[in-house]
Amino acid sequence: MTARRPTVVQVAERAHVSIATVSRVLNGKLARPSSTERVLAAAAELGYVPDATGRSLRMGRSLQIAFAVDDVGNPVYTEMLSGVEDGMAGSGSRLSVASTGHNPADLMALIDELSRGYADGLIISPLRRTPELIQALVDAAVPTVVVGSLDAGAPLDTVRIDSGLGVRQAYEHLVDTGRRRIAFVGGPPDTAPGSARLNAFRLAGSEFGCAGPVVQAQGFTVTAGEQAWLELAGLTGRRRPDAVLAANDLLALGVMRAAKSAGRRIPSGLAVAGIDDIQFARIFSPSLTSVSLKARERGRLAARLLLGRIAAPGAPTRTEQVEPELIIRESTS
Amino acid sequence: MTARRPTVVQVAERAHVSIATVSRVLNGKLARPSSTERVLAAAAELGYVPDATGRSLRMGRSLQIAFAVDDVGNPVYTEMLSGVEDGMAGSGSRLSVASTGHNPADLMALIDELSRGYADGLIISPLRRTPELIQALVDAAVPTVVVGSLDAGAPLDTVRIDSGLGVRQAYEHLVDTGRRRIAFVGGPPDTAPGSARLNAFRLAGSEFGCAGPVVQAQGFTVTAGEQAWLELAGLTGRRRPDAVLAANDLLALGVMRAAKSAGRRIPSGLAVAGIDDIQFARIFSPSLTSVSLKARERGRLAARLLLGRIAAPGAPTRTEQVEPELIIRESTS
DNA sequence: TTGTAGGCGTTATCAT
DNA sequence: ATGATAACGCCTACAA
Repeated sequence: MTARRPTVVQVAERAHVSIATVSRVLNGKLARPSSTERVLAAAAELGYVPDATGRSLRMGRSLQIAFAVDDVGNPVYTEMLSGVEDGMAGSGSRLSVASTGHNPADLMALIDELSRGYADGLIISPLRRTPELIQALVDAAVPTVVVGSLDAGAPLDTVRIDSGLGVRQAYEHLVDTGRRRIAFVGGPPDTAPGSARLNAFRLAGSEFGCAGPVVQAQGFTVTAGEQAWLELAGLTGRRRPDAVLAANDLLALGVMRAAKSAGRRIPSGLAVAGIDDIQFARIFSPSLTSVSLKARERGRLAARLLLGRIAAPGAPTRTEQVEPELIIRESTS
Repeated sequence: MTARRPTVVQVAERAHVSIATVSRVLNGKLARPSSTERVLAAAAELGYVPDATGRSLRMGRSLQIAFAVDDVGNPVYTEMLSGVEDGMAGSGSRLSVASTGHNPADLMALIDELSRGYADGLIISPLRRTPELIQALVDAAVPTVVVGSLDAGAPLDTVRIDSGLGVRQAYEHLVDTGRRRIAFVGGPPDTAPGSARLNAFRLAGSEFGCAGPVVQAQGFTVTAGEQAWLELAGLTGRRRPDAVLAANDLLALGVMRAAKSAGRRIPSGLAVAGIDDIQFARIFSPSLTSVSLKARERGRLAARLLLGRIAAPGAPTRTEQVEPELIIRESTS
C-alpha cells in the first residue's frame, strides 16, 4: 500500500532484458524460452501487475463500460445491472455505474463526461427519450447502447422490448378472467414507458372494450401508486374498476397496498397487475401478476451489443428484440 | 465519435501559447488575462475536454472508487450504493461497481485487481470477514474502508453498526408486545452478520427468557426464509413460536409469506420482525417491523472516510459508528 | 529474438 | 508570466 508498485522497468532489470521483451512476454508474444522464463520469474517475484492507466493511455481504451441508471431504487434496474455484468463477464472490462437521478441535466453532464475518455462505451435505459438526449447519445464521444425503443432513424444499437404487447397480454388476461372495468395507472406521460404503455392500454381498450378510468401517477414509485389509488377509490357505480393495470410493478404494489388498506379484497374485489416482474412481485401477498420485461436479459444483450460495437465501430447498427412474458399470480386469479 | 479529440497541444496552438500555459489556465492557476482569455476561447471553440487517462497517469490517481457488493439482489446494498454516491458527490471521483457474487475467489481477485491502479480506493461490506480477507484488504494496493465491525487490531477504516443492539431492540419489542416464544431465523453462521445476530439473540434470550427455536437459513434471501418457515411450521405445543425474529428483512419477508400461505395470521397468530429496514418493508402487508441499520448513511460515511483516507494516507485509522433504529410496523402490533 | 526510442495526454519543474 | 521539457507506465514500430 505504501511501496511504489513495480513497473516494466523493474521487471526488465531483474530479468536482465529490455522493457520491450518484458511487455512482449507478458502479452504472450513470442520470445526465447530462457527470456520468457526469466521475465515471468521476475514479474512473479516482484508481484508485478500491469498498470491499467498506463495501458489505457497507450491503447486508447479504458476497459471500462458506463451504465447510467435513472432510478437505483427500482429493483428492475438492479436486475438489468446484474445482466450487464453477466454480459461483460470475460471481456476484461469493468463497470462504472452512475445514477443520474431524475435530473435531465445530470444525464447530459454524464454524457459530456464521456468525452474525458474514462469509459469505452455507455449503456443507458433512459426514462425520457427526448430528441436532445438521443442526439447527445449519437454525438457522444463513445458508442452508446440504448435499452429501449427508438425511432428507426437514430443510428444507435438498441435492445427493444414491446412493452405495449406486454400491456396487451396483461389486459387480455384480465378480460379473460372476467374483469370488465379495467383502470390504468400510468407513469409520467412524458416518459417513454409512460406513454407507450398508456397508448397500448387505450388500444387494448378499444379492442376489448373494458377500459376504465386512467390515472397518471407522478412517478414509477410505490408512493405514486398509493396516491393513484386514492384517485381511483372514490369512483362508484359504473366507474368503479374491478381491475387495475399499472404501468410498472412499483405502481402496482402501491395500488395493492392502498387498496388493501382501504378494505378492498384482492383479487376477489379488485384484480391488480403490474409490469416488470421484479423479484418482489412473487413475494407480495397476494403475489403480483406481472409482465416480465426481461430486464436481466436486456442488460446482458446490451452489454454484448456494446462490446461488439467497441470492437467494430463501423459495423451497421444492430437491434436486439426481447419478448415480454405474462406471469400469472394470485393478484388476478 | 470518429474525430480524434483535441488535446492541450491543439488548444495551445490555437491560443498561441505553450501547453504549459494551457494547463495552468485550465487548472485555475494565475496567468495573464489576455492569455487566459485566449486559452479559454480556444478550448471552447475546439470543445476541448481534459483526458481522464492522461491526467490519471500523470497524477497517479484514477479518480475512481470501487464498491464491492456481495449481493446486488438485496435492496440493502442498493441503498448503501446510493449512500456511497451521496458521499462521493462533489469529490470528482466516479464509482466502479463490482458484485462479487457468493464466490470468495471473486472477491480476492477483485482485491488483486486493485493493484492495477484502476481505483484509488475500495469500499466493501463483506458478508464473510475471514482473516485472509482482512489481511488481503490491509495489504491491498489502495486504501479500503470496511462497512462492518472488525477486530480492533486491523488497521482499516470502518463504519460500524451494532447490529446486536438492533437484534436486542427487536427482541425487547416483541417481549413488550406480549410474545413469549420468539424463534430466530438466522443467516449462514459463517457470515459476520449471521453469527453476530445469532449471538445477540442468544444473549437477549438469556436475559428475557423468551427464546424459542433457532433455524439457520442457507442464505439471506426470501427463498431461504420460506424454507426456514417450513422448519418452524411443524413445531407444536410449547415449542410453537408466537414470534419470529429474522436476521434480515429478506428472510423475514420469506417467513411471513410462507407463514401466511400456511394460514397463520400476522401479527395476531405470529409476529414477525426483520433487520435492515429495506424500502419494501413498509410496503408489505402486513408492513414489516424492522430495525434500520442505516444502510444509506453507512454508505455515505464509508465514502467520506475513504475520500479522507485517500487525501491523507498516513492519518490514524478512523471508525464511524451508526445507531440502529427500531421501526415498528404492522407485523408485530 | 531483442533493444532503442517514440508517443499516448497530462501536469509540474525549472529556467527565462 | 511563460515556455521548453521531463515524467507518469505502457506498447510497438523499427532497427539491429
